Amino acid sequence: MAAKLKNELHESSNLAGSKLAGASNSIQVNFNSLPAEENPPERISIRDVAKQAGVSIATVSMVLNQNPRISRPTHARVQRVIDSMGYRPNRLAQSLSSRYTQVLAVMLPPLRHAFADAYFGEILSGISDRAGKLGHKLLIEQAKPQYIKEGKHIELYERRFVDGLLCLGFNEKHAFLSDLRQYPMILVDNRFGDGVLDYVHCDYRMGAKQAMNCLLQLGHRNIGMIYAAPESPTARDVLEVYTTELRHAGIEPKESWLADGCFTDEGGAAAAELLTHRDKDITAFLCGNDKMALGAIRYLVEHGHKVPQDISVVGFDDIQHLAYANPSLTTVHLPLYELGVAACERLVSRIRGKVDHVADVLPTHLVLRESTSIVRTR
Amino acid sequence: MAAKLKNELHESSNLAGSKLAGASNSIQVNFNSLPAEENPPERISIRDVAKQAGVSIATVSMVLNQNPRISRPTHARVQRVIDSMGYRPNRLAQSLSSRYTQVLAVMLPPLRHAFADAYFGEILSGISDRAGKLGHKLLIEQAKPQYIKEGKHIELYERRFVDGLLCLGFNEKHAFLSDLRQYPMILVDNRFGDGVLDYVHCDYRMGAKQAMNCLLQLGHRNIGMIYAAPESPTARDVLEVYTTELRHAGIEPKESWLADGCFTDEGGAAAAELLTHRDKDITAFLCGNDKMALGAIRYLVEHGHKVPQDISVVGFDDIQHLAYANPSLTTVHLPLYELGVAACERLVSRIRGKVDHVADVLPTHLVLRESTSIVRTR
DNA sequence: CTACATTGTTAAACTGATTAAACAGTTAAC
DNA sequence: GTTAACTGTTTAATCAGTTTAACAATGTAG
Repeated sequence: MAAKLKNELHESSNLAGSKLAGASNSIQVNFNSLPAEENPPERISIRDVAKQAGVSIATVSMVLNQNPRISRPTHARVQRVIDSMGYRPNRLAQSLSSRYTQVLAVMLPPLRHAFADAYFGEILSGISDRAGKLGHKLLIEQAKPQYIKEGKHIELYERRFVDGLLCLGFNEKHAFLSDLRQYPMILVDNRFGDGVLDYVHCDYRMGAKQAMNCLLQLGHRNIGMIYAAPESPTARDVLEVYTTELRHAGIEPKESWLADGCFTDEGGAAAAELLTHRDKDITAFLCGNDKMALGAIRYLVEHGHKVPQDISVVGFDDIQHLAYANPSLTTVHLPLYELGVAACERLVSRIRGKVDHVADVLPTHLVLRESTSIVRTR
Repeated sequence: MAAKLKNELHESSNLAGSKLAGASNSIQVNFNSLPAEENPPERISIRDVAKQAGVSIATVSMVLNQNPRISRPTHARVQRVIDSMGYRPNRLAQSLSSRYTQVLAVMLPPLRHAFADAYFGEILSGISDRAGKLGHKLLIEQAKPQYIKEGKHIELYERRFVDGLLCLGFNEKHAFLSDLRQYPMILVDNRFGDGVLDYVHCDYRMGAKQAMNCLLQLGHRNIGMIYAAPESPTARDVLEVYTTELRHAGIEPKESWLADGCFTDEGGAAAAELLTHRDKDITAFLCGNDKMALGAIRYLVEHGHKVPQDISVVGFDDIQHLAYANPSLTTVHLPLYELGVAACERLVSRIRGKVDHVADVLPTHLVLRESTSIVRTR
């Protein structure tokens, strides 16, 4: 109810203006108008094709589905009729009958800007591309509290909206996920309940290890960590590796080196402020994602710390346009597009019964750019 | 084929690591397991409900659809059976029979990062929210060249995937749009062929007028324009108002004040470079969107121009986090969320036959922030 | 020359709903 | 006291496909 539209009021006046503009310099467009196009487009069904081709509807159906029991000549003849009539099978009827919808759903978390997010967007790109190639359509849903309360996520399957579901941006705090255990579903870029749910995620441990190795080799010993969502297993992976690698280097991690940045730009800035005030000797930040890293850098630069001369910053995700940032961000590259591709691929395999459990981890690597350097000497 | 997955290789080793992590600190989760959940979930149909309630399936159907011809007591009795059995009507069957799918498609342009775009994301948010409230699902499609060539956009209707379509980010160069003329479709934030297609867009003329008035009142007379997509009617609206308002103020616009920024950050930077070199006297830029404005500012700041002291910059869109930019960006606020809401709303009205033509324009306004100031005196 | 596969096609059942028309059972009108 | 109108429910057709089992026609083996 947030949006109150008063457009009717403006319509007439603006329309006059727009008409003018359109008339003055609109580009020529080819309208291939048909003679009787305002009539109902007269849907043709499999029966029409069968009649026209002089075969039964079963035969047409089998031609459509490339059934090998149909002979070459019959197939060719029917196919020709199909093409000439421009027949396109009704997907609803196909799905009802075959029990497969060829539709997948993507579930996004109830964040305000979930649709405009670089992280989700990149995964979605991969999902969308692969779904298209596999002949599947994509439904997008957002798991708002009310939505879950009403059981809409279960209806997705029960009412046969989709064959399977990909969940992005959820973690073990999202209990509704376990409702979906019995259906084809893949948790993307996380795990759940020690592997009860199928998943595909990036190798956060590998990335964290490389990031820490890099910072330690550059001589950093007081390394802060801006984390987020400790209820997320993959986020915990990073925290654990951070701790382990510090100890491995003979450094005892301090509680005061940790701050929650909520995965947001502003959160990253706030965390950077907190950490720099808590410990003046911190010379590097490991950040749970790029947005927090960028926020941290913004805070640092605005408050007289030079990046990377005074403080090095490492991110996670490798979202777009990072190379254009100033300084450009050293970060752990997550293969998000490939993650989307893999998740989609695996989900379809699960739906088709080709696999019965999915648990894939995709390799990650550190991308060195300008936001890291050798530790400052005081 | 860009993604080559080598995850199988990594799976075993990483899995070992992740299992360890999961076991060590996983959060307790409540698995409300049913006794016989591995069996096929045993779908119940309208027939089962009818039998159980001792009525015909027609009666159940009419209860489902709130048909007033069903008496109070019968309705109550059947509804109770429906609830107790947990019956959920099969949407495929409903759609096949009723000829409405209750699904809308959103078509995005074939840009690499269309799914991670702040502009599209905001509109999508509005569409998604309203579609949910109206009981409609959302399909997302990307109009890649191959997709259009194969006529998939027409299949969307012909094969009954959807009832209607919302097209985001297209303009008059995209000829395939005219294929959809005969179906319920709304062009979002643009016009096409002088109004042949239904549309809802923001009032770019109003926004441009306010931006130009602001710059002129601040004393700017040499105002450059970083535009994009001149084949887009709404983009032309801005160009026209820019020209008109300059003339109105007694200034003859120069060709050398115009540069195409391609709607991108990098394009904006390149355009700023071009314009500053072509005319040293330029003191302000009007930019076709925020991304280009941000790119322009980045270029200016990196090359010794102070913003806004030397050069003022105005954007268009008012995307998120602009207030956090440095300097924060003065821009024309487009009601993108509301635009999505309105487009969705109108599309459903069109599908239901409540309106037969849609041509709405939503008001815009200038948001003054730090990237504009009174003209520099030399 | 029957018996038996094999091959290609089809009739008919099925998917799970909606809806127009028919049909009883009441009530109101003339 | 019939006729007409109204209620509430059901019968049966329909939406547009898939799929199983049956069938005819042909080829092959015994």
